[in-house]
Amino acid sequence: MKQDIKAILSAALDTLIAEGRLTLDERPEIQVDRAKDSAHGDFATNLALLLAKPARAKPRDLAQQLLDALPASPLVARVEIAGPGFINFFLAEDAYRTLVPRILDSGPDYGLSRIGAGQRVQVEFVSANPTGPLHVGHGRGAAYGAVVADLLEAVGFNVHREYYVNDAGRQMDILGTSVWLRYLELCGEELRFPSNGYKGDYVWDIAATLHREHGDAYRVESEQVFAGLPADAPVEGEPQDQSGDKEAHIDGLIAAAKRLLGDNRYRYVFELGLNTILDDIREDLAEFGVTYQEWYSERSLTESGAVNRAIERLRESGHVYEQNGALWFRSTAFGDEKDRVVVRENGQSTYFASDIAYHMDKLERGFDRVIDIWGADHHGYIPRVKAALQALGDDADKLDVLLVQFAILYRGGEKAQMSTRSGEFVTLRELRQEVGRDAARFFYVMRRCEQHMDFDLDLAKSESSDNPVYYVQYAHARICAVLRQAAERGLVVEPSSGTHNLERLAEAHEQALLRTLGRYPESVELAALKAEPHQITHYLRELANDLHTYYNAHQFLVDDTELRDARIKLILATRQVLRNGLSLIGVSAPESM
RNA sequence: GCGCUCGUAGCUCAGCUGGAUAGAGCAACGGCCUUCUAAGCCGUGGGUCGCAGGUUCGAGUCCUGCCGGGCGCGCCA
Repeated sequence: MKQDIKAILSAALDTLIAEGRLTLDERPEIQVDRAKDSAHGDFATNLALLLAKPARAKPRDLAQQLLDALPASPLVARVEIAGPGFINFFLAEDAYRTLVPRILDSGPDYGLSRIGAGQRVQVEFVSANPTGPLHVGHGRGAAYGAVVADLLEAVGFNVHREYYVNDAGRQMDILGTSVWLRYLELCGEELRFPSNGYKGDYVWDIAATLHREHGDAYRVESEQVFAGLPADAPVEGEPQDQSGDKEAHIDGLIAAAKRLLGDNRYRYVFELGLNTILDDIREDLAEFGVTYQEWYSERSLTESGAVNRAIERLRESGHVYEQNGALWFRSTAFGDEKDRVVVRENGQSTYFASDIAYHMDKLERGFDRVIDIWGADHHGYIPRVKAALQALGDDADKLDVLLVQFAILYRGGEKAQMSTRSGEFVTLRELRQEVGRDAARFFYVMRRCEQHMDFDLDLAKSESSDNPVYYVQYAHARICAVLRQAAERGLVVEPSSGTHNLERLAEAHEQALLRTLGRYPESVELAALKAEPHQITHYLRELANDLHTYYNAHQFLVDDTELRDARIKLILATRQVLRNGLSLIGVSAPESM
């Protein structure tokens, strides 16, 4: 509908220019807004105000000229000039009635558009290190990323969802070593678990699998493992027995594990830890309704030579230099705060080198746009990745990094960030078990992503109108209940075709509902283009509110068959839009509650 | 210290890329079930948009400087 208004305004502008009544260096972008106040009609444009300066004319005079040149449209009932020079459009009642058959015919497709024009967009999100289960911070990134991807798809982009698996690097070595040490304990070895190791219960579980399936085949005496290692740092809450460097200590342990197990056995333990956790993450996300087209291995970048190729390209273009035995990328040349190491003194490439190769690879795969969704704590990383793309001669503007702030859980008005048992973050799985998938998905995307979020667990669980999830779902269930009632009473539930009987929808509540239904495609478009899923949750709340208000004010199953038919059609259309919107954010639309 | 980010009703947040009189929901108070689910609806009160300047027809929105919160400043990932 907004597009229709823009079109006739554009035609009016053409007429004025063609007739020489208006000369412009530059054609302004026509902006049409929903009027906030219904006294201002349905849509409003500030076009005359925008033209006033370049045309050196009074806004209200320009508005009148535009109005005179405006072609007739069946959608528009009335146009008027208001305030300093706004042009207000009042839509014909018919304009809204035609929505109902349009929605019913389109079904799940109502609200979709083609503005993405099939452009290929890659969305990378979550990408948590597979060193442990996902926590509630990852959950927000998962919900947000999944909805952004679905929104982009809804408006016609060709979306590729990807999880970057950090299956290489020191953190993974620490995990593998942690698993092995727990295994040794299960074998009966006595040892002091490193302060920097992974202490979660899941590490014990993986170690138990290793022990169950392979007995003592990976056993080494703990004296051998710890012989000659640098001292560890003291462990919090335990006897202060050591006062060394925890990093040096764990690196020594990793080296010992590799040496004592040999390549094949070390690799086996490493892979067992990686695969167990990755499978768990996959399952966790799938149960959360989050799926990917691709799980992209960091290790594969090294194995395919992409990392070396990226470094070579930087070397050829003169953007790297050697210093203190390491290879540095001159990212300061592209606005970064300081230069960054890509190859360490010990010859190993850094995580950043992999990331350069990964982003190079993304653009080589031909995506028109690349969207990274990161935790906000990584924001300092953006300039160097953009710098790398520029240095490679790629278009850094193709990359958008969206940052997601952490969510702070509250229970009984108190922060509930720490799980009392393990001393670790609350996991996504625990959250899903506590509040359910629907509430978790809805709450996560209810707020703008860059906004810190207070996640009220009690509210998410409450079965009341305070809870926005139930509020919206209840609107859907209510419509289903009405239709069930109608069927039980033997009334015709099958709606008539087209706009038949819809002229009977004359109540203010019905008009309001129709207007909200017509706004859905705009909400989807706005949410998609701005990557703001919360636009959808807000829209759904308003739509549910219109329905509940209508429900309380009027009886749907009236004796007047024509009016009843019209009302059934209207609530069927409402149910469809509720379904479409809930589906977009990954929340179910229950038939009864 | 430097960089990024956020600051809107008592609380949690919107505010449609600069538009008309800044909006919801909670919480508070008062109403509505003999009627399709009261997990609902209606009404009332509540604001120096952190502060101070600037840009212009117009600023919660853009720019600058302060104040306050969060995050980041590794040859970790």
